[in-house]
Amino acid sequence: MAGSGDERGSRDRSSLPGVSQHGSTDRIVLHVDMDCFYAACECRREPLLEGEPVVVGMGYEPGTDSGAVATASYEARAFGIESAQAISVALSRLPNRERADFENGESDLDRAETGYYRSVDMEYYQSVSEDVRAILRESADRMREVSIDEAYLDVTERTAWDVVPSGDGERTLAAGFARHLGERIAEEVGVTASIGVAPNMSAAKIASDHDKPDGLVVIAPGEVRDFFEPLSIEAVHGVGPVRARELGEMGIETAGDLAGADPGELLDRFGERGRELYERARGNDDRLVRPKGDPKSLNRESALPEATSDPDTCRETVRELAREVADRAIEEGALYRTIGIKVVTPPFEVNTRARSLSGPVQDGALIERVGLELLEEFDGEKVRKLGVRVANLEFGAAEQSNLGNWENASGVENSGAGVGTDADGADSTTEPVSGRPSEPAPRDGQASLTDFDR
DNA sequence: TCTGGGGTCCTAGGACCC
DNA sequence: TCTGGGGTCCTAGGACCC
Repeated sequence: MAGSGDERGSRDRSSLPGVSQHGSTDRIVLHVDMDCFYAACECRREPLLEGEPVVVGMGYEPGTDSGAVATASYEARAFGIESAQAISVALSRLPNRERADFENGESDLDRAETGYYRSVDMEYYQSVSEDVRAILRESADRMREVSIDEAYLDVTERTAWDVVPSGDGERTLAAGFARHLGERIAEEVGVTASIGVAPNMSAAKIASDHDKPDGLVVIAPGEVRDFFEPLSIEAVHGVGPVRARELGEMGIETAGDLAGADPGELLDRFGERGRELYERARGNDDRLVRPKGDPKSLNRESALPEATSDPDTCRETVRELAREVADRAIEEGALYRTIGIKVVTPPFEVNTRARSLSGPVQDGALIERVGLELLEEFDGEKVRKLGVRVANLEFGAAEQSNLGNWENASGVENSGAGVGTDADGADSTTEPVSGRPSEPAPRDGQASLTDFDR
């Protein structure tokens, strides 16, 4: 078990590494999952929306029927609204109340069967999320922010699994700790969370999913397998529609079935994932709660208003996406060694193409040029969606500007120097790299990317 | 479900190196 | 010239998650 030594050691400095002070090595992990977060944020901003059906759409322009549902409040879900649904479908099930009021005045539309539509406002949601995270950070020693509305906390050193009397029954100290955390979020930020408490991450996740919204579910150590037993296989993190079907073909329908399955067979069928799912279903999960670290790739994509084979539209879209990705990379302080595109053709075929460079760069003009070159392969094809992405990221430039790196940086000449690559010098830089970039081969006097000191 | 956008991880095959 | 195994890197696709 990785890290078991320091896991407990910090509780009492006098303890020997790896020696538990009280016989238990069970961690206490919280999974905090904000309820319908985008919709909750909209209600926070406009209290009028509280308790009403609210649909938040992405790519949605107020008054139109384009875009898709990002989040729907529980009141809206009761009308069959689901996330990822087309707004047009949502509107047919739940008409827009404000449009109805505006157009019909006293219409025959039943007001109770209409809802509010808002478009995604990430900046605002980020600010609310930040308020929540500030509270979470105060409450845990280690934390992993999974997304804008979800985080794992390791609170092993803040509370305990001990059972204490409470009201008409008893509860664990950890349950009280989590309840208090949930109350703080509700009172101080004005949105609600569902919280799962368990001895590991995957169980905590399942616990928080188990009772929404505003739920609190505790799975004590030793209860994990029993708790999982009856759950549908899809409740296990990592099982989506495809694997659920395949598992079903093997006669595995519940988490309990999975826990009792033949691990060899799972390994054959699903590779490493199979083993992982098996262990999760048995309640085994040694992953430590640790921060997420640097991103691995940055990507921007957008659906075209309608499928088209018009080269100008496609090229212009790629240019724009390339600029946006380049800006993101600058914001993040990321250099990239791979540039790629994604081309989705009807009905929904996803094609990706990528090219790696011989050294890390931060060069928007290059993203654009490589993107356009890769796009050429799809000349004449109908396209419904395009994406541009950079990967193989390095954050050397940012590190370099931080003093106090322990090594005195022989990597420096490598990390920062690609930054200034000018657009017109880029000609030789798009040579595909096959295998190791062993032969930079600056041809006819042109510098390759590995010539950093231009 | 006729499908939005931003990510992660895994796999498989091929190129290339030693 | 043939055979071989280990390892890394690259590209493309796929499943999954929020």
